[in-house]
Amino acid sequence: MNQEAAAQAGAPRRRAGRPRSVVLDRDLIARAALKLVVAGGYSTLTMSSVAKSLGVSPSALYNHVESKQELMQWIQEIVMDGVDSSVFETLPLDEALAEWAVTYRDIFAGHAPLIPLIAVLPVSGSPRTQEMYEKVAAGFTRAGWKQAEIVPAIVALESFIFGSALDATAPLDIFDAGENAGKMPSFESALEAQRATGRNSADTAFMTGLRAIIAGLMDQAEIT
Amino acid sequence: MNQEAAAQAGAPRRRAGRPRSVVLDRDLIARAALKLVVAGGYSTLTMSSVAKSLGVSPSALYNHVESKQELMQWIQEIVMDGVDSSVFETLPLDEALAEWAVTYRDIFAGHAPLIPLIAVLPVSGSPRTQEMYEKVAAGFTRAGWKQAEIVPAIVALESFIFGSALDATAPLDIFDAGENAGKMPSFESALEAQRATGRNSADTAFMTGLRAIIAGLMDQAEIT
DNA sequence: TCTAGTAAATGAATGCCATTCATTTAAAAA
DNA sequence: TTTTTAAATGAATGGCATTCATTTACTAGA
Repeated sequence: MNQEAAAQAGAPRRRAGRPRSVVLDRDLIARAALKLVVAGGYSTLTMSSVAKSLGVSPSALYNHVESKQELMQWIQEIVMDGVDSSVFETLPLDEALAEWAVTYRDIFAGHAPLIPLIAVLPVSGSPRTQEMYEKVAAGFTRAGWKQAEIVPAIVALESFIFGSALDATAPLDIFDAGENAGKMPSFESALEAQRATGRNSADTAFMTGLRAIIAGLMDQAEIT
Repeated sequence: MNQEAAAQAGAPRRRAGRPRSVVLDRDLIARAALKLVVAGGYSTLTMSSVAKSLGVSPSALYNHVESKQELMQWIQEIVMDGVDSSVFETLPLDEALAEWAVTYRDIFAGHAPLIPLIAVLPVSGSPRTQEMYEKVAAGFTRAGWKQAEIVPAIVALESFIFGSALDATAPLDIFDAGENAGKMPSFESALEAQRATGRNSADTAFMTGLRAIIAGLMDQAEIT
């Protein structure tokens, strides 16, 4: 977690022109939006719904936020704040990566619509994300990794995490053959065997892949 | 590739009521939509634009397609048809996985908006996808993998592929520190070292991660 | 204390979108 | 020839993000 960066953009000078209800600011808007998302999912997040939840007209929001896309970035920052990157200071790299990845994926599984956004957005807009990268990179450096190999390793892990977060939102019966039952014998029998283990498919896949990618990266790394 | 499944849903009986211009059908609509996407990206894909490109009114489309979402699934099927899964019949599993993953990711990098859709959609709606899974699963089976470990391995790989496809669409300067230059020394120096190699960051990360996850999976597998 | 300036709110547009529906058309079946 | 019916039309509908002219009331300066 990370709270110290809360009062980021200078004190919000009181200058309202309609004191009824609230004086809006970035933080209020972002938190109201996140609340709506948590309560009803991203499909319920509209500029109108945010405005309503703040007792304000939709157009009022635009005095504080450029666009809905920017609002989504604000939400992303708050969500990203929930990812624990402190483990890199206490655990060996491979264990730290595993813990970090698990919380990262768990948190974004609840915020899948943010993922296509994050994957493409400049990190300069998100100080929390930057702090996270710094801690992760420091972990790699401390473990003696060659500088040029650090960023690719982080990006690869993040890609796996984002992909897995998307996958975590899939319905359980996503692989059911439907019409074509019997036409994919190998896959269907593999699926049946997996199901017989009683384990959640998405979680098992994530842990399997995570162990594999971490082990593989550690193996390939040229430690200086 | 795979063309044989083209005439999927029975012959399109001629029954038109407005022969001017075209008689619509699933294939025509899907291809027109894909053409628009290739030409101008997903932001240009609207029901109106598809209708216009077919010389037809928007409402006409709804005699053939349930929703825009369904149209996107049709596009996804065509795109998926470009993924080459035949390698599993000729190459050892690890090499086949690598080739398959590379084409899979390359193709979907150009269709990022489909990814959140696919990740969540029942495969029963997409025979091409089912065929792909069958071939991949058969590859694992042939290599002697324990049944229950096959699906998790496939899902993990696919998660990595989708995440990497999203990442491939990111701008090159996505990691630039901006305002906070100097506040993330470890990360910035790692980034600089990566850049000095002259290699594309997304591609390097993908190949690094891919080798790692494949090697890691092979290592963990209990071969019967 | 008065006045001017201004950030912030309002609500009425605007324009784009997917989607629906009553109606019409013309090909196929009888 | 008549009937049936899939497929097309174009005019709604409703939801959405976003813009804008206007108003409000706090703050700063005289």
